[in-house]
Amino acid sequence: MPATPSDALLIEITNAFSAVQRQLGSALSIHGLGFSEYLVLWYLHNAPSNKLRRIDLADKVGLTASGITRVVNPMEKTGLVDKEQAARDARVSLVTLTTAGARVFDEASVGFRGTADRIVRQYGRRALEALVKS
Amino acid sequence: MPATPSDALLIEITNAFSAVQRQLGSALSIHGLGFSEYLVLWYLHNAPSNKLRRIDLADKVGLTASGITRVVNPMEKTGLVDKEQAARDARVSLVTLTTAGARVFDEASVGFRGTADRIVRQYGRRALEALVKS
DNA sequence: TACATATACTTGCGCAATCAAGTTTCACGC
DNA sequence: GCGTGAAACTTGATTGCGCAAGTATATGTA
Repeated sequence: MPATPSDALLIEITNAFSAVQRQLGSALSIHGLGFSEYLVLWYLHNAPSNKLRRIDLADKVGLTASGITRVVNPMEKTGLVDKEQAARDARVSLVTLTTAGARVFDEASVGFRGTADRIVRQYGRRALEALVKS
Repeated sequence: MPATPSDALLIEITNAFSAVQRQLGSALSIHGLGFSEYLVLWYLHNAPSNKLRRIDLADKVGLTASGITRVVNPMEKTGLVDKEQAARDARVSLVTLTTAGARVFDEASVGFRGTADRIVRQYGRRALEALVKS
């Protein structure tokens, strides 16, 4: 039996993954968060001092520097994060998690984790972990 | 050692997948195709009579009906696909693959398959196939 | 010290896709 | 045949980014 061609395989996986993104996204939309916004909160939550340079945030979240600017600025206006300037380098502006941001993250992460658990059960933890191992 | 929490696991996979999408996308951009446009050609290529209703196309490609309209209309203007109206239902408009569209697809699919092969090798065919099996 | 190059970020423009609302056509109960 | 609800689209407004180009600061080199 011939193996599934790579292109068909990847297209199927692409589909599955779009569904995953939609599910995670709609778990967040209840709290008024986009996926990238949630990721920003997530990485800040897991960062030392809840503080990251915009560029590092961009890298982690998978956006460009420009993209991070556009995601973070509105979050700053709604008080989820704060801007802070770096001590020794006037180019960088740090993004910090506010207490309001931490609260929203906590609330949203309940639903997010629930959805994530469901998805992991659906595809099988081992199968998913095998992907990141490489 | 505790298993990776589901949320962290899915976030890692999300990242990996964004990279995959970028690679596939850039393999296509050489031929002036977006990812969704390629998918449209792909599904038409694999459809009986190379013909699909816009709604079914939307479903397969993973877009809304509106999204398909916006993807397909330009493709029609550049001659990759054609519009054709259904025999018994005046609501539906079929999308068909033109010979020009088939040629562009053939050209683009060389690069696409090459990139897909690389990605499948990188993550391991078995690991990827395990995902779609469920 | 001065200049070149690189880094961190922002901004204008544009594209891809969504949602909500509208139009046509169809199917079904009466 | 005649409404009523659903299906198959299209369109206007909006969102979420990217790219290219610009600004400001830092670093390394002569």
